[in-house]
Amino acid sequence: MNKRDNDPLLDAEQDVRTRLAGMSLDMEASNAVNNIYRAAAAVRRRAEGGVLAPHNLSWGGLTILWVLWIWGEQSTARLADECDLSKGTLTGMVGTLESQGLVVRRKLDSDRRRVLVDLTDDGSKLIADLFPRFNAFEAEVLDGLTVAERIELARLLRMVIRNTEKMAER
Amino acid sequence: MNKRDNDPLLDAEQDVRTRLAGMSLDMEASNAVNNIYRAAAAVRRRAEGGVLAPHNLSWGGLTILWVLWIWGEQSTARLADECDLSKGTLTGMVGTLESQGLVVRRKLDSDRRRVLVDLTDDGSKLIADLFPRFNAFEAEVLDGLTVAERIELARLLRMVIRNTEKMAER
DNA sequence: ACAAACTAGTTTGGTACCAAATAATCTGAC
DNA sequence: GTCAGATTATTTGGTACCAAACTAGTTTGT
Repeated sequence: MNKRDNDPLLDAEQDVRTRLAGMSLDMEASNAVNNIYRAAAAVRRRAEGGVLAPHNLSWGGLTILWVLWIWGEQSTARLADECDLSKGTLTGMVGTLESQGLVVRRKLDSDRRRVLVDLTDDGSKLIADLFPRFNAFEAEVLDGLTVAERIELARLLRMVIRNTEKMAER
Repeated sequence: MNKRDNDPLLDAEQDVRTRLAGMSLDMEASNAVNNIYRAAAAVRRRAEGGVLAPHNLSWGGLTILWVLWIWGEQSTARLADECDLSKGTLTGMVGTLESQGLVVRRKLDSDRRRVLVDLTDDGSKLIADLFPRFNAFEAEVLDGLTVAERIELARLLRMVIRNTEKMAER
């Protein structure tokens, strides 16, 4: 036996399965979660080293610009929530983007605790120009997957996200 | 029209689609990539705040212990490769694990540039005890997905990983 | 034999990221 | 009207992570 198929990733999964045989582990779960993490790290690295590099944008930075572009000016708290980042992280990253002249902070008079963040003209131009190119990168990342497979992938991952949120509620 | 279905994630995707209608973007790709990243971040946060927290282990730290457990003592370079981390990051994290008494470094006499990393007895005990619990967490993360869906998810993500590797080769 | 090229690991300098503590402001109960 | 508790953003202290520069050790070509 010991079939090899020229896919090192799959071979590695098989090696692990053999190594841990008889330990009553859920190998399908292990492989799936592993691949979620590896795929995310790989895609992020490739984006930051490629399409985002000329603009000195991190993945998180792009996400912030994108959310502001789609939904407009909003508070730090909501922005953090939309971008799936902690408030503290967001404060720092908005600072970075502000120093790059891509976003502005605005203090609210009606509630002086609150701060609204919005795109500057430069930020607006950048995201409008960059997002289509970023999207082309995303499409390249999914090269070889049919539309149905892309939709299925997104659906399965939504289930994963929902499960982790459920775990937090307890 | 304007059907809502009690899934905020899906609603958000729909909002974006409406917002960007007519821009000739690949929304299936965008949603899929977005969800890869969000799922990975969510799973990681939940693991580090849950099953890994009592042991002060990061996701990367667990990965290192796991690789050493499965494949045994190995060089820094190979370990970095297996764990999908840069050599520099690995140096730091092996340092952390070493200070926790979970791994040891060993200098090779036959080639004095090389350093092998291996589990200590404590490290070995920890990963043998922890991995089944970590695996239970992984299974919980995939709750509601059939075995076929888990396998499909892993397969689609392997394609994504392979695509990003292809992009690097150019 | 020995300099040039190469290799393995570490260090450096920087951002991103989190949780928890803090500062500033607002609200409601009295 | 005031003050105790809630709420918003920021600061703090720490790890993780990367790319690029660096250090020490090894191989190769002549």
